[in-house]
Amino acid sequence: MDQPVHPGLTDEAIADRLREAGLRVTKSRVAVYRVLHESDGHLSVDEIVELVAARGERYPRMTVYNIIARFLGAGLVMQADAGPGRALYEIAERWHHHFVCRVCGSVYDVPCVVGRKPCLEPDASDIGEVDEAQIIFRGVCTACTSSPHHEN
Amino acid sequence: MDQPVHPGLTDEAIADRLREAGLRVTKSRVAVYRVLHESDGHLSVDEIVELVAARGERYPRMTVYNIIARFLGAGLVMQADAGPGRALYEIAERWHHHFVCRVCGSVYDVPCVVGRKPCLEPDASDIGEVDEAQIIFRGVCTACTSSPHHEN
DNA sequence: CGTCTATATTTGATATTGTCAACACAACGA
DNA sequence: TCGTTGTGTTGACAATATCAAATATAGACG
Repeated sequence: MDQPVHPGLTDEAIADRLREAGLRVTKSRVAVYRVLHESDGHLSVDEIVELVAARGERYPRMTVYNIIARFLGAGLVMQADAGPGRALYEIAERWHHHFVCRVCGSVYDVPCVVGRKPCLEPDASDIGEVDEAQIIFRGVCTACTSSPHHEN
Repeated sequence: MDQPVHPGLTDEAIADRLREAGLRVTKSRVAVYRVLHESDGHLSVDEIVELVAARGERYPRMTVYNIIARFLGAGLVMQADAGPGRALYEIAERWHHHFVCRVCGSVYDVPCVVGRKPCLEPDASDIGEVDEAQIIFRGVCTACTSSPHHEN
């Protein structure tokens, strides 16, 4: 598992991306960006804390919440809704949607045919200005269909 | 405000609906169904507890969670995701989606052109069997656009 | 290179949301 | 009416998110 899903970025490359987004460069921000980039998305705040800690840097949850809020504001990460009680975050690259398994809770990416926000326009445009449309598909994933008693 | 959004149902009418769904009829279930029916949806569990209490019946949150879980299983109510940290429930009538205002957090209904689940099929059907597709539209509602400093 | 200031991080407390287990109670059918 | 089985209740608990105040640091400027 030395080589995660995405190729690693040097600290400098991450720092450049932060600066491009108009953000100050700090060690904690670089660390959070790295784990978000290397894992293939769908990280909760606590998972970020743990992954960063596994690399030898420990930061309080509050710090990660602050960082995520900044990243969200700068458009660096997107917030994926996977149901109540948990917010998942991932690097904002291609716009896509999510499939959530009712049995094991796993989250899968579902490509968006449009690929950019807001990908869908609601019927009622008099409600307000829509800038994003996120779809949650629910059902049972193939893994859980084949082994009914499997849990996560 | 004596007459809420939907016309009131008698206890008997609600009891019949519960029995049709194969559920036992209890006072708490009737009370929960009533507030869900009379308010026009988008109720959190705590809001249900408060609305029921305002009518003179106090039930613990746990009871409402149990009831909601039963209602969900029986298909009486649908769970609407409006972002992390809060699950909203409403009587399952017409399938529809939701618009969430980024500023004030208000939730608006958005009609679904199809009107029934699952209304959308994902590109990747090899992930699993999709039984529902729920769309969250995000943006700024007209109320918040006109008065920027308004907070809910 | 060193100082300054706005910005970030840390800390601890607290709110919100949802879950677990064990016991008491009530609805429905016999 | 009685008994079985599903419900409601209770209290503790876990997970998630937020607030305020004190401290530390990044980046800019001299």
